[in-house]
Amino acid sequence: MLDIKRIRENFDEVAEGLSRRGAEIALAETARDLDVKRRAIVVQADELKTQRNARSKEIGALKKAGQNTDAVQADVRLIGEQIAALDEELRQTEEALETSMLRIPNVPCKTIPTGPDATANRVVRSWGSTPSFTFKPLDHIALGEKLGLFDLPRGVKITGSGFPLMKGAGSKLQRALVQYMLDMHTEKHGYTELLPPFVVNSASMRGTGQLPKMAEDMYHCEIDDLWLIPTAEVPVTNYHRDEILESKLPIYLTAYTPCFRREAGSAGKDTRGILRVHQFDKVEMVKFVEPETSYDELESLVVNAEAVLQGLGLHYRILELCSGDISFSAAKCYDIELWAPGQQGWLEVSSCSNFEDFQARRLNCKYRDATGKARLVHTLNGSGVALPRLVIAILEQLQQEDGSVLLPEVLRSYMRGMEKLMPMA
RNA sequence: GGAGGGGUGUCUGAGUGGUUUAAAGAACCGGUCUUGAAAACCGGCGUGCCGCAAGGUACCGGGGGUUCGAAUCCCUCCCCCUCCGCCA
Repeated sequence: MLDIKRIRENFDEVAEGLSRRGAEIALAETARDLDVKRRAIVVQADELKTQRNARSKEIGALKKAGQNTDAVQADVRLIGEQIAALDEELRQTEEALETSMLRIPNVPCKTIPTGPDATANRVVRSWGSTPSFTFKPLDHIALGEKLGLFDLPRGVKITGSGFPLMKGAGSKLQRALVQYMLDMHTEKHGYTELLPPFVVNSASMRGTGQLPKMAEDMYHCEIDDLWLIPTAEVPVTNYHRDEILESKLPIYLTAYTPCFRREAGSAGKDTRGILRVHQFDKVEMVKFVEPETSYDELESLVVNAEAVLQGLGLHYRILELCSGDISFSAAKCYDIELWAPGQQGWLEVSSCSNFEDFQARRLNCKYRDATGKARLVHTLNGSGVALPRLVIAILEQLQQEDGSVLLPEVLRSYMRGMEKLMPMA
């Protein structure tokens, strides 16, 4: 959520930012008008409340003195009725204001490229090189079948399409990757590991912005009004919801969780294999930082995610997303994409974003600055990284002519010494 | 799931309808004193909203109600504790 004061005082700047995104300026205009109305009502209601408080005290004093209070009581009753009417009007105005504020996306950072969609994203850097093969590389589905890493038809039988079932060395590889990433972030990058609930309440979903907009894309348990998390960002960021942080910033948290996404619109393209699924595993990184440092923190967040891929020796590139392609809450975002030789394309495995105070405002998460004043923190998060596509890239980039897949050095201890994934006999 | 007891500021804790603008203590911050520290004393010490400010207003787990007036009474939900039931 944006700061209403920013809309009130710097409307043109907000409007320009929204138009760079392709968002409607009308939303901000509505908010601006409702804010004017709201403040007028507050002034009026507060004045009446001052009167009521004063006159109510008179009644107390009169009663103590044993005097009749009928006249004053009638007055106060009248004031009370006026207040009730104003409060109701205020409630409606605030509700309308809240509704429009929740629909306004974040203002993009000034420095990011302007453009309508992914075509305007900028490649910032790449690492490694495109592997060349003396044979025709297979895609991950063929490799997974030959190596016996997953059994997708049985996942369909047990649950439905998009619920992959990993098996044997495939499930072990997932487990190894989770361990490898968590160990790296906790031991080398200074993150504290959490193992949070995978199911959260509606307040948490609102805190990070999934509700109200994304309700249709999430799994909901109606009887308890609880939601399956679409990303660890939700429980981990809500860790500090409704708090004034007394500990020193920055705070770095990381967590492994499964992620559940209904993604109603995904039928058709990319539905084969484990590229786009309803349940997948991910290691997430979340930062709570001082506003002045958040853009530096974004750079180091990306570097933390890159270290995972560099350790595995995988070819990747970093994109700086343009104004039209960043997510609703983000002010700036880098995507990390892995090269997938089997499909001759780039796969997004991480999205690292600075939300500035956009998330912290709904989250009600503050810290104390040097003067002791409570200020909103800046929040960031990034995948570090998402697993199915990482597995795809490992299989496709590291496949050998004999049909095996050479495991990166760093994974071997986690795989109990295994060096290669071998085809089934 | 059932029965009972609770939820007040950073913490402890008073407050069961009317100067409560929430007592008191502790912690914390600043000051005095001191060579320095401790102690003592003085002052400060929640969050939001409106306002240039002075100030006003709201908040005692959340929501609703009764009343001229609610931390206080009623309803409801959430959470914590104790006991019982169930259980990986």
